[in-house]
Amino acid sequence: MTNDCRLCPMKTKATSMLSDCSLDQLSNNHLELKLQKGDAIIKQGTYSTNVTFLRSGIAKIHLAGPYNEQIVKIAKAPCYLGLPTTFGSKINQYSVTAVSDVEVCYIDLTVFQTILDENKTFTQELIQEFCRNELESFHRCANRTQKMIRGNMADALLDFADNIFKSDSFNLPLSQTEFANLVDTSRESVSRVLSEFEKDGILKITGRKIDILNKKSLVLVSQNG
Amino acid sequence: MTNDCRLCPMKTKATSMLSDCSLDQLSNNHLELKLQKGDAIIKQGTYSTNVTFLRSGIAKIHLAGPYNEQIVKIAKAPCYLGLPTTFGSKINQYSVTAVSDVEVCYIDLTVFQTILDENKTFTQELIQEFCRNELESFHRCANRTQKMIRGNMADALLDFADNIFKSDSFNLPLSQTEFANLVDTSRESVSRVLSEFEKDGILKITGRKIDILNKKSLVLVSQNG
DNA sequence: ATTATTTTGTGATATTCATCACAATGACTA
DNA sequence: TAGTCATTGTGATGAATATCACAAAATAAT
Repeated sequence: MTNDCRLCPMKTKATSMLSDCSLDQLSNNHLELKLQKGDAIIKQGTYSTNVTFLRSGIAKIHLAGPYNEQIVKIAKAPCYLGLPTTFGSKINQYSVTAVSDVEVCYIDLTVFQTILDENKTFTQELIQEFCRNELESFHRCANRTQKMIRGNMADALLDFADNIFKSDSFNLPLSQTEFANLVDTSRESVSRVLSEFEKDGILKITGRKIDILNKKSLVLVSQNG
Repeated sequence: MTNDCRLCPMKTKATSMLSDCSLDQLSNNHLELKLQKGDAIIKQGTYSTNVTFLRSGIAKIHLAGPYNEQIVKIAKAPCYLGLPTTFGSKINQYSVTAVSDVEVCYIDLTVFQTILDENKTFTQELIQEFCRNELESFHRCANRTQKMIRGNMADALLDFADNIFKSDSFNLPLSQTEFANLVDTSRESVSRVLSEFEKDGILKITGRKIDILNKKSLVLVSQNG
């Protein structure tokens, strides 16, 4: 695999704004790794000295809540991971774990900072990303706390279909326990509701393979429970 | 009241980094207003063309959840309001409403953007603020969804005491209905739990005046319910 | 292949809270 | 001053869902 960021096929919108010169700097100061499903990419509580770029694959962002592990959201390449920690804190405030095989680049923080300083558009893109994330997290939090289980599960399934996999047929990359931590319920409830969805003809479930058979119903459930 | 930002006693850390020149620019391009408790500062769904600076007072940041109004958090001067919307969206994704009498400055967005472009440290401060907010909102969301009513109410009361008023005796600037929207419960539950806290000798409640009598207990409730 | 170990399905029970209902108080208004 | 309207206190009831308890599959390990 090439180590040249100019040739990286996974450039984000933000990165694609960079000059060749900046990209050279990136290339020379990063470490590229392949990790397996289940491997930790970032660990809550440890020191953060890098910016992490998720080159390919899917990861879960999660943290230790007061009682249970909480999966905040699912991240899909290409994207940066752990940026909030990088600028807002020294130690990682959350963990990121691969839920599929992934490729990641660890970029030296000072190099990243330098590039940021020298590229207004890159900075602007990044600020916009932060802002969108914050807005998104407000809405997500309101949904999670107000909707009931069926609504939240429908939301999560639609997110996988529409945003993560862009297909109504996909392999759920989470166990039911993890899924429960994503939608704030118990593992048992996840199992029960999935069965219900199947019985209602909304889903076809084969192991962890999910086919959305009746998307309109699923959207209705998302809206009304 | 002076309209000169150089003399504004409420400058944020970020703003204090600006050169006099930049501050002049600010001074000449903003609108200063006094608003009353209950007045809208930013309205969800409307177009956003300004950056808003909360000069003095307290405001609630809230949005329409799927079923109820959700108060995301309480903001206290000095701070910027609506920045995420400014950069991440064109229309306001949430509302901000004064919960005490407030003074606000509406700053023209393009001027703000220009100043931002010309001041690296200002930009960095802002990015750090975004990041801290995002981390904070992750944790807040995990707490809200996992803790039970008593724990969440204790958290909110401690937030008022420690961060907003910096005193264990304060006037709650919210009705019980609003308080319920802040901690994700029903108004009735808020009433009941407040009574419980009073009966347990944790609080003294006189109308909306709250005295925290036994902070250790309150912290314990926050941790264990 | 044969154990372990993790993951999943499903019933019975218990708990937390929301909702409904209505009285009481307080605040603003005509 | 009375009268409307918003806020608060408190009981009774019901709904949603967590928890407990196993059994059954499915995966991984030896």
